[in-house]
Amino acid sequence: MAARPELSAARKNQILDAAMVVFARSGFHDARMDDIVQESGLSKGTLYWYFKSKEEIITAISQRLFATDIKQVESLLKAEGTVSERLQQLIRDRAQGLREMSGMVAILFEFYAAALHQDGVRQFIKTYFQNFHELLVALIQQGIERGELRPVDVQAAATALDAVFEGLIVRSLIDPDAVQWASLGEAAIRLTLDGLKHRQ
Amino acid sequence: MAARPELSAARKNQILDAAMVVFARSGFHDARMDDIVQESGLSKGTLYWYFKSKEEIITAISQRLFATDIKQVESLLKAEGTVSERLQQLIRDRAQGLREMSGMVAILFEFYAAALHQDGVRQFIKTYFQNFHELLVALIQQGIERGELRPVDVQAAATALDAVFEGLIVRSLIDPDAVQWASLGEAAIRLTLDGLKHRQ
Amino acid sequence: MAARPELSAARKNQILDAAMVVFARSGFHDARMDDIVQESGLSKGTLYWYFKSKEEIITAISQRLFATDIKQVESLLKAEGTVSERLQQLIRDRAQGLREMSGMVAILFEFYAAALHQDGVRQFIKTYFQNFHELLVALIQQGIERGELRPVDVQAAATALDAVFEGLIVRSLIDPDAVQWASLGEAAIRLTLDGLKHRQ
Amino acid sequence: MAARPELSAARKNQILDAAMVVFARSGFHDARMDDIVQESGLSKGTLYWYFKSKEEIITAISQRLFATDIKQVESLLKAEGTVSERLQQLIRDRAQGLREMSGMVAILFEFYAAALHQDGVRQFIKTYFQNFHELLVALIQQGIERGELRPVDVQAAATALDAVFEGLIVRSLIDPDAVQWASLGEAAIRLTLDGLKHRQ
DNA sequence: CATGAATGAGTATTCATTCAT
DNA sequence: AATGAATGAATACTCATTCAT
Repeated sequence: MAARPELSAARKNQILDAAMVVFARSGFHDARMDDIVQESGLSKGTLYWYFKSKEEIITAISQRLFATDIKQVESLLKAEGTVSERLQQLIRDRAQGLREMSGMVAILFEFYAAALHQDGVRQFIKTYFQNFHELLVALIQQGIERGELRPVDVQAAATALDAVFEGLIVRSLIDPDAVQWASLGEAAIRLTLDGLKHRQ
Repeated sequence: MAARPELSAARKNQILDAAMVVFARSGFHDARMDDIVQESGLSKGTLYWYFKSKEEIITAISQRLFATDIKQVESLLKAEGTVSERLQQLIRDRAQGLREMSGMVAILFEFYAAALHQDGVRQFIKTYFQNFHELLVALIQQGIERGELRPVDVQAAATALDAVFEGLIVRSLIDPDAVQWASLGEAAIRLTLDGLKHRQ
Repeated sequence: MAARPELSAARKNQILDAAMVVFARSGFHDARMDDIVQESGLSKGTLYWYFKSKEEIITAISQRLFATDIKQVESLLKAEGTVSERLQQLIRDRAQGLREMSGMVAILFEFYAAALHQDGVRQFIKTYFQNFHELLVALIQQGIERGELRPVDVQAAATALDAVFEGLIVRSLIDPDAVQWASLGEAAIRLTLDGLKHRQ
Repeated sequence: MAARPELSAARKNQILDAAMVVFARSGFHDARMDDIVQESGLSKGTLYWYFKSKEEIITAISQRLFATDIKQVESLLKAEGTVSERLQQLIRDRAQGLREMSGMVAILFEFYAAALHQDGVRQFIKTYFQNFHELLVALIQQGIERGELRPVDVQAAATALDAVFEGLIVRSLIDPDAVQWASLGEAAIRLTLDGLKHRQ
């Protein structure tokens, strides 16, 4: 299709970058296409040349935002250290990712809400959740095999860890003071991990 | 103010009921006032007689939706049985509440997203979270005092339980198959509770 | 639906009148909805309250424009005079109707063109043609029965008269000088009628 | 101008062929330049290299479509057979031409409508009508001189024949079932011709 | 000659809100 | 209190045309 694929990809990213800034500032429906046009420095025609609707831009951003880094999965499974340590590292990495997304986190709910109406968006989020969940399953499985963790229901344990993390994001967005990631947040997760360890 | 206060309240509820149905179906943005008018069976003028804007309807719904039943708090604290049993009962009740809301759960994200823009909405949700959190704190505290639970960080433990529950809701909305409340969901919560118990 | 049907009908006519003026001036697609709004003296919202699209306005106008006056049919069949005289009178009336439509005639082709894409428009025009054709058939039939006309193929004769008239409109629109209705036009029609008369 | 004139002409025809297909399908207004680009298999730049606007394409098509074959005129005037026979042959040829245009006939109305706004288009159609009319005039004149036809008003007679044919096209486009060219159509024309013959 | 990315003025349509009755 | 007609600012999207390569 595109004569110059790199340029085409660059333009798309240029538009998505601008859109993310605008969406973070105004939310999905208060953001006007003209705002994205202005922020991107391109023309309206160009914007529509690359994306045929506002919805398509939202879907594309959700794809980029929830693209899972599969590499991370494999490396963590083979990394050194106890499973518990690596789980905590994973959580810390993810929290760091959230911090880097900065303003974007604010529109996380917009994506969640959009997912209920736009199948494309739902798929990307769903896949993201599933990948993260599978990583947790594998890690916990490893911990059990190594005798580091109790022989709990692996699926349930992964779901619990999963949920704690997601739930903390929800609460911190609604009530930022309630969750100090560095203290209360990590403590909550550690506590959940503790429950998986052997009692003695 | 109103000549017939009960009628007035009835009309308001009639409107809010209709609005919830429409919002759950279409989301806040795509829902038109005319949709609510039609769903309610009232006229547009009447709708605006009771609520002066769309935003006010959203706020009113969030108030109704997140109104905490304080009674439940006190009764649970004084109820019989182990703390663990009562916590599980609390979770079961809340899950039941969600089930009763059925299709309405879908608008949860809309409210979370709206909370970032509308202070009224945020306040109701925040208070809801805080009340629930405080109840958990009190219960866990009781468990520790009775020697039933380990002397963990009460705030962190409550936050963890809190978060698990909220996280499960998020996941179940995006990927309904991933969380079977009756099995995996409850297992995840039980596991988290287990972590709080004495090891022996 | 409408609380005040007369008012509703009045408003619709007000809009259609304005639309006809604008369409005659600019043609269908050069006419902007704003032009119709301005010409009508109403607001844009009101215009869309009564017609949900530009296309619907076009269809409504075509309905009004091609509404056949059935009364005329019956009266002509029972009127006095020779069939030939009455046919010529019919033609004269119709030509007069065209003159009264004045500017509207210019957009006749727009309707014909629209008919190929909008079924509503096509139906109204088709019905108009059919009604006119049936009247001609009845008149010619009468002429034959009275021995005034030759026993020709009635359908073919009506079609011929029909077509002459329609063809004259086409030519006069493209080349106004070519068809002087009062002279050449009527002469052409008289000639066609002559062909139906008895030779001797 | 062009390095290879034949190629240039070929490209132009390629574009005009594509444009006719698109115009017949969608009408002038709904047809987009991109549609013509796609149908032609060329690029947009190339299309604009040969025609500098959509209007110019429309005008060029009308020129091609309404170009009269002057040869036909002369040959028919010198051909053998009665005038009546030759007239009927002319009509049959023209009807055959229409059949060959098949789906293209639909754009006739678009051109008629366009003629009211674009002088270029009007001229081509007008000339076409005039040429055809003059041929009819000459033929009828010949018929009268040879004593084959009555000494009718030649202009009026030609106009009548002209109009019948044009009118039949109009009706057949709006209501294809109403005009079966092979039967009703030709009958109508024959009837008109009959009217020109001597009574005896 | 050919390409297709880039432009931006132009426009139909929507929908929250108001208000005369 | 109730009705539904009226309002108009706001906005996503289109598409003929241009131009750098």
